[in-house]
Amino acid sequence: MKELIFANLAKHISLTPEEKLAFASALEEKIFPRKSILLKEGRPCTDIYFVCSGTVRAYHISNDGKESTLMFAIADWWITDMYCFVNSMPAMIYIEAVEDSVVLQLDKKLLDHLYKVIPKLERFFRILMQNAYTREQLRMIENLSLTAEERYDRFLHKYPHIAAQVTQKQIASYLGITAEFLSMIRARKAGK
Amino acid sequence: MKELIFANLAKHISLTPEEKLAFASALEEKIFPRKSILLKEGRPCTDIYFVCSGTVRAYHISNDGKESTLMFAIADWWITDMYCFVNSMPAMIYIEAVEDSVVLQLDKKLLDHLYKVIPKLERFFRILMQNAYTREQLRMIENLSLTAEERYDRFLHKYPHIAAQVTQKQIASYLGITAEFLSMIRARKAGK
DNA sequence: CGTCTATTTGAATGTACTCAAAAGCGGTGG
DNA sequence: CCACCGCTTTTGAGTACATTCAAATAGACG
Repeated sequence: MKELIFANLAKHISLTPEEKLAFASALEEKIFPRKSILLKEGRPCTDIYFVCSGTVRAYHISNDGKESTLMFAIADWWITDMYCFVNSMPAMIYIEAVEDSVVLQLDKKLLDHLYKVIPKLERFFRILMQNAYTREQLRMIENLSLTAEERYDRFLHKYPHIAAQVTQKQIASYLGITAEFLSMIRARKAGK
Repeated sequence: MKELIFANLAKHISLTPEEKLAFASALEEKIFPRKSILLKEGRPCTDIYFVCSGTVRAYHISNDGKESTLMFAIADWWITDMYCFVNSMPAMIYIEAVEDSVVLQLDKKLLDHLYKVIPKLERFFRILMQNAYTREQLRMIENLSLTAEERYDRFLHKYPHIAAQVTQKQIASYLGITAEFLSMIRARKAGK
């Protein structure tokens, strides 16, 4: 089950067998059934999650009850409430399993320790954060400059495997529109 | 002039005098007068910029000519087209000086070399990327869940020094609204 | 002083939302 | 296996938020 995460690490750094052992010992494997909650708003955000299988969704609920999906994660993706994780704060968002999912959970204190014993991990997470940042930046450009329909098209094109696993309502909340409006967009496209 | 950047580095790592020397030798100080361009769309994005003084703005121009401001940077901030910088690609965005600005420019090849001779820099940029990522994530939540007026209020509250230096048109393009609509929001608020 | 751009104002328009109701779909228990 | 329940998706009417276009005013710069 841990081959996937080592392959993920190997994309940017190479670890010795001892380092792999040290890293693996910090991981906790967990199974989350469909619709179960990995992280609840208000709870301490102590862990970062690596998805081995399944689909996971991070979302925020605003004062007026509106859901906004921040990201989806499928196999080989990392996910957490990064802001609250790095600042050891209570979570501002929810993370839920969209379908039955297996994740490897890594505690912040253990990670901070791992940074010391395996300095190469700084490089790994530097690149991981870099990618996360640039992904968000591209998404921001799209949100600022494209219409809802164009954003939907790009989402389908960029994340076909995610689109296949999540509901339209969840896609709508990722795009920043209502489920009703997404439905209208789809009807319009189908008519063409 | 380089005290500011060393103070910036010192927020997360401590460098020996030799390391400081090595780092400093990779920096190139440049003065950009108001309205001059640091980086042009289509040009290779070879450098990351640390702002010593002044105000700098990164923006994207979409197919239909609409400007979207991605970020502002004032003294003590880092800025570049991160996606194109890390992938050594032609820039997708423009970076311009909003007012006369002094920056320290750091070339990607030199930075990649510095990572090798000063591994601590991995940690520094890991934290820098982490902060950039979480900032974008918070902005995304706000863009998805708040009205234009609420976003404007938060912008003024969060970045008063930036708001004082840039035009309303530029703020509008950061918020994802037109200058006309921002003007209307301001008129409405003034009336209260 | 004149020019250029930013800002304001207003009217008409469009994009996306709200509310409501019906239809579809999946899961669960009898 | 079927019937029911709850949630998602669709559809439509009315509405609100934000844009476009145009024109007037105000500011900034050379």
